[in-house]
Amino acid sequence: MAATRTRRTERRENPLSRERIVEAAIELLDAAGEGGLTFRALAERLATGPGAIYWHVTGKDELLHAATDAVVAAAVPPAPAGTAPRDAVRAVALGVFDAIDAHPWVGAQLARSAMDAPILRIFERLGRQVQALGVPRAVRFTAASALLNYVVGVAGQNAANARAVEAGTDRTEFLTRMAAAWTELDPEEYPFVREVAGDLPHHDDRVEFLAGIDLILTGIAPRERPADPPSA
Amino acid sequence: MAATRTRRTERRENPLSRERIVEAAIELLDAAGEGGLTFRALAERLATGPGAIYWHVTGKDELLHAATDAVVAAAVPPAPAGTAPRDAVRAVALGVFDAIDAHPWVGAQLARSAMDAPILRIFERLGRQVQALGVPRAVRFTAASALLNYVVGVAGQNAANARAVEAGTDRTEFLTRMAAAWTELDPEEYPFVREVAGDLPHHDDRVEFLAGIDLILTGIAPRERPADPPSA
DNA sequence: TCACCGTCTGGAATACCGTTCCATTACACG
DNA sequence: CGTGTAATGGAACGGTATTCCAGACGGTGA
Repeated sequence: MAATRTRRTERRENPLSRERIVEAAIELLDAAGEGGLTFRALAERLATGPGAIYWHVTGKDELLHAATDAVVAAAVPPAPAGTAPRDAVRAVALGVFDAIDAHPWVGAQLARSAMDAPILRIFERLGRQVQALGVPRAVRFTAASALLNYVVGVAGQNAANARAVEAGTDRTEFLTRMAAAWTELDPEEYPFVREVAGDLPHHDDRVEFLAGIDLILTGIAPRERPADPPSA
Repeated sequence: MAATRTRRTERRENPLSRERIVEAAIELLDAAGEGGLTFRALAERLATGPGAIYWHVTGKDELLHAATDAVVAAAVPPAPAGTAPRDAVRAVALGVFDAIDAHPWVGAQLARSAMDAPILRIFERLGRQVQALGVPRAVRFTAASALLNYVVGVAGQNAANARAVEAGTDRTEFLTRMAAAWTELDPEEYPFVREVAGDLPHHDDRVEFLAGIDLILTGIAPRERPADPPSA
């Protein structure tokens, strides 16, 4: 395979390519939700048949994987040098959070994917900052995993919530109705849920998410601590 | 076809019921994994047709929901009185963890479900112990949510791992291969992942999970007060 | 005792999905 | 200029959830 020769002659005006397919898949997912990605719909949008897509992509799994990776890669840019580790962790987490907010299907995908490319990306960013926090080598994996698991947990929850709200129109109305349902639970069995039901309608998912991150950060390194261990 | 008279007098002996259907669904899911639950397979196992099942259950969603709820309810029993809050939180979390270990599909389901019955069950148990820890009313929701999100995050990860290992036979062999793949990543882009790759093969998911719980617990209510406590 | 009717059954039919197959194109190269 | 091949796209194939409907069972009133 000699390189650089293949000058894309316009066989079609818009030649099919993996990149273009992934792009169309993302648009489809954004527009119609998780169930909106269909090889037939994708073929129609690309003005082709389903068979042609399979020449560029092995199947739906890879396509979803690639779409998720594209969004995550754009959402988690390299941390700017000179940022405090805590702030850098918050920045990474918020990047993922906002990406999921914009593309709920990414949340569902992250929550159900193993340690593959998109998740590894997040894990790496979080882990670097854990290291910068001065966490000893032996527990870095644990600390970074805790952060990662929390983030993907929220990812799944947000995706599920987005799916649930899709039916109801308004978000606060949805939360109010859910709070009402919570207060109607059995007081014997669900005292706590009933107690916090009132917090539901007016709580901000984003700050709640950040508060959870800070909780874990506090557990990892109780207070601001120099990056260098004092044993030098 | 067969003797028309003694056709299906079993109607009384083995009457179809929601309970029996859910039970069969759980067996099917345990045996054949997440994709093993099929209305056809279910009908065959129950010696009936797909149509009959729909008389007792509205659809697959409700069936999966009911199956998950049954497993979670059995896995998270009421905490025995007199347990220290921290230990009670660990017990709840471990209950969920072990249930997912035994039924990986539950993990996938929890990770993608919103605040419905199964999740609420876990949230309630965690929240009660958060309250018992002496966490102020205003931040109880946040603390309990952090624990919950972490737990469901791990749930999703474990389900994904179980799915991935299904192909390869051995678990440690799988982890070793993954660690090898990690060390072959670009050193510029993945320094942290490469660094911790060695921890992968011999790490215990269960203790790692508990360590994460303890991290969050420390963030929620530090056990020993640090030397400088300028908390307002 | 018998006709009846609501509960419950199960097999066939529908609509849609991912995927595969394959005849056909249109260009790059000999 | 002919031809091999990368690329295409439409038509199947086998699977899925779900719906439909023709019945069978079993209690009930006459």
